[in-house]
Amino acid sequence: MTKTKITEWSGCPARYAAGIFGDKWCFLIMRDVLLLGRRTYSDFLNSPEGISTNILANRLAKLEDAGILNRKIDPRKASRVCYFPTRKARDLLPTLISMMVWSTVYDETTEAPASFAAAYKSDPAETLAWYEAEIDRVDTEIFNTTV
Amino acid sequence: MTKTKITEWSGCPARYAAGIFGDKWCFLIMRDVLLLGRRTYSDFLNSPEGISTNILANRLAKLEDAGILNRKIDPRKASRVCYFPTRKARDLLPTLISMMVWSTVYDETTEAPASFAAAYKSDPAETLAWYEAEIDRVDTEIFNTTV
DNA sequence: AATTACACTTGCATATTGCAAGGAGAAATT
DNA sequence: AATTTCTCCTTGCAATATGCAAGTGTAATT
Repeated sequence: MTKTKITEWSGCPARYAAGIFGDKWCFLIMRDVLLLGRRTYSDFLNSPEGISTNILANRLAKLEDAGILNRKIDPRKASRVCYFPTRKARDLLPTLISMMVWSTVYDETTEAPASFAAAYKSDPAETLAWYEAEIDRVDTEIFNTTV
Repeated sequence: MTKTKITEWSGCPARYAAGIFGDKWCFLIMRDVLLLGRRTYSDFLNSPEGISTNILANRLAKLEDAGILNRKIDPRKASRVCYFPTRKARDLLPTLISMMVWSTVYDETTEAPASFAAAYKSDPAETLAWYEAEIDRVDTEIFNTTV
């Protein structure tokens, strides 16, 4: 009986997701973009977790290749770059939020208010819509600024 | 202005979750336990992704320390060990499932049927209950076997 | 023209991983 | 009783990935 070893990270849906979530830094960049409104290289770099510059550049390229982030010149300042979440990225919101609900239950040192999990449970769609609107707000705010 | 660097992986709910999900191997072990009914060391070892023995031992210990897996002697064979999911682990099911739904949408080589995502969207609670029941079934099957 | 801001890249020491081999304890086989 | 097998790791070592500090190139600012 030969044991086949998998090298392609697609096929199995959990394995495919592990390609993004199974990396600490990709994971935190997704949090920054989807939940915290961060968009630029320096935004990510200044996150309190302290990602180093080579890893950040590497992960941003990886996420762009995966069709999750969209790299664009910042209209507010042409020497700066913004990374915008695609639809594929936005569709990760339910996953991220459900993960956060879990964390608020099991991390006794959580900084998130208990109301967060409660609000999500009572009306998941509304919570989701709120985050989507926030993403829109941040993105249009950047593009409505005249140079 | 001093930049504080975070070393503790709790506090922020996304960061806390990254402690489990932000590792490819922990992630896949959770899939094995929660969705594929795998419970023993050799089950995990024989997963097609091909985890090596040192990493497997390391991650099992990590997940046990985190209160996610429960290590017990296999009643079917006393020389063997089973790793059972705790309630904390089971509560990750919604997250895992929502991740799989995302993957079935965006991985064009997915092996999962399209009906999976549809079924989940039409009745999430039922899908969830089905997986919970499966976990119960596997666990009681192990414990109802007389040596 | 010189300085600053920004997004990287490079080099190197350190940490983590992957792979193959080994080992210890219990059970099954001879 | 001795040997083999099964199971769960541990160890050693090479390969890879990461963290950190410094440097590079381009665009804005002064």
